[in-house]
Amino acid sequence: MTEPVPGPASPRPVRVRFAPSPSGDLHVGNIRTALYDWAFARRTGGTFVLRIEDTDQSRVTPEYIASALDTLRWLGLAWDEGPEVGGPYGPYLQSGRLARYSQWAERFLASGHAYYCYCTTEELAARREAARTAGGPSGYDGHCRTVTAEQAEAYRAQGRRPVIRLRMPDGVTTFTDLVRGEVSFDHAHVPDFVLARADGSPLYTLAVAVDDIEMQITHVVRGEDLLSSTPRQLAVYRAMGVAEADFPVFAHLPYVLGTDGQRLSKRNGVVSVNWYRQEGYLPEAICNYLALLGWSPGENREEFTLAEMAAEFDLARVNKNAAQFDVRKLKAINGDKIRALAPDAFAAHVLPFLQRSGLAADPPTAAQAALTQAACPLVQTRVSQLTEAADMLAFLFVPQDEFRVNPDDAARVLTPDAEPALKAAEAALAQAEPWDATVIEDALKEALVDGLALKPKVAFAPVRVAVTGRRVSPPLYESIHLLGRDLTLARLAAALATLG
RNA sequence: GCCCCCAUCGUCUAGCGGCCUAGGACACCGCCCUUUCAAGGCGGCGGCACGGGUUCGAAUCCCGUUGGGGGCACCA
Repeated sequence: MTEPVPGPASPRPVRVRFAPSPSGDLHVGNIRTALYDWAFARRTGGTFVLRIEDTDQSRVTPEYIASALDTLRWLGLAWDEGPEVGGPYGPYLQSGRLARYSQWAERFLASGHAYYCYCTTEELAARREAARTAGGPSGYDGHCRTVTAEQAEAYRAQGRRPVIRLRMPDGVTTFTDLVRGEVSFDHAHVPDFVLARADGSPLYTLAVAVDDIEMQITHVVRGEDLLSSTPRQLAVYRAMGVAEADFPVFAHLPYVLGTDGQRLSKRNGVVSVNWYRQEGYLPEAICNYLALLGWSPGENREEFTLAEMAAEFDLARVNKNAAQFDVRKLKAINGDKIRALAPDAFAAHVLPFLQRSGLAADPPTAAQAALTQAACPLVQTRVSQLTEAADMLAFLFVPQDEFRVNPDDAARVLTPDAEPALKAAEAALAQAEPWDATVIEDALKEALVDGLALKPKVAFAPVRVAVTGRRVSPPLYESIHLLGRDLTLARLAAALATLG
């Protein structure tokens, strides 16, 4: 066990938050951030806070929030404070904290840190366009910074509803990002941004800053997309009167990109972690793979558990450059994690997939449970997704009248040439005693390899296709053993019948 | 347009001035094992974006170029 490292710029106990805005399934980029937040909290002996940013209630629904919590729990990223578990700084849904944001906005107005802006969207767009063509910064131009009481009155008389903007002071914001090092932004490029909409509802820039301070967050570890909004947050902290020493430290994580090098999008189904869950990926594989997208423990080590990551994670080792998500490597790691599972655990993971395919009842019958236990070890080294295991074992679970041989494999292997082999197998298996894999092996080898003088490769192919329905299957003798004599003979007979 | 960030095999990465003839993993190819497919073992292919510096010495430090990404919202 490694000694915890204290937060570099903060002697306070570490408090890290993951603050998603779930407007859909959590995607792999969100999860990578959550994973790093979690690991950093664990490594430092700190507190992992989950906060839901749902100020935009039209996009963030209760269903999505519930789904996000479920996904995080499934992955093993338990939070110390947040929805459902509570904590001393709640509520942990921003929708429950609205009054705080408007209170702060009012105070900023009173102190002069903020002002009402009466510009319309059209006016803003026109001036922005003009500024851009003039070659300068195109953010808000400070038009309403100095409106007089009379002008304000006139605007209101026109029916204009003002937004509240923060008065960004002149100067430069410089901060030390734990991933990127020192970063500077000239305020000429940080416009007076909107804190609250015309209807009074808060914007992200206000809510996130208020919450991070009020929840005593010491480390903000989040996506790189928020890097350039950091000066705004710092400006809000200052307006709140927070001492610099009490500011959170920032760490901006590089992007997770799609295979095309483009940014991952929530609208893309394959980026949804729930999709990978349904496709038979293990949570430990997803976490391990995602961890590698921007971090590694060093020494060429690539496979580790969540517990190991919790003990070794270090923000200083996080890469600055974006990484592409490659499902092939995820799948390879998933295969490794599957093989690392104890046989019982593997069977328990496969069962739901058999049930989903209608191959086993829920709960399974005693026979199905026993068959699952016995059959899963046959495929554990042959699959890299749980869905593949269910597919590969289907022939053992499907009723005889629903059993179908794969047409392509049948065309290639179940030709008239196969008749002698199938007949010999039928005869041999009818008498094999006792019914176990070794006896079956001996019987088949004797009948086909010795008796018919066939090469094992050509001898067993038709038997395999007839019995399992495919040219690719679990080991043949064990498969036949588990299928049972009656069903095996029925399938051989059925295959013989199709030969014509 | 302006500002910010980034840059090692196809992809993820190790590397933090000499240990680099740049290492590992995934993918791909070949061989071995083998009743199929896997797994496993062995081997192969393949990279420091480019140009200047600094230095006895640069993948590592500096500058520029190019390329990629992000921001400049009454989104987060």
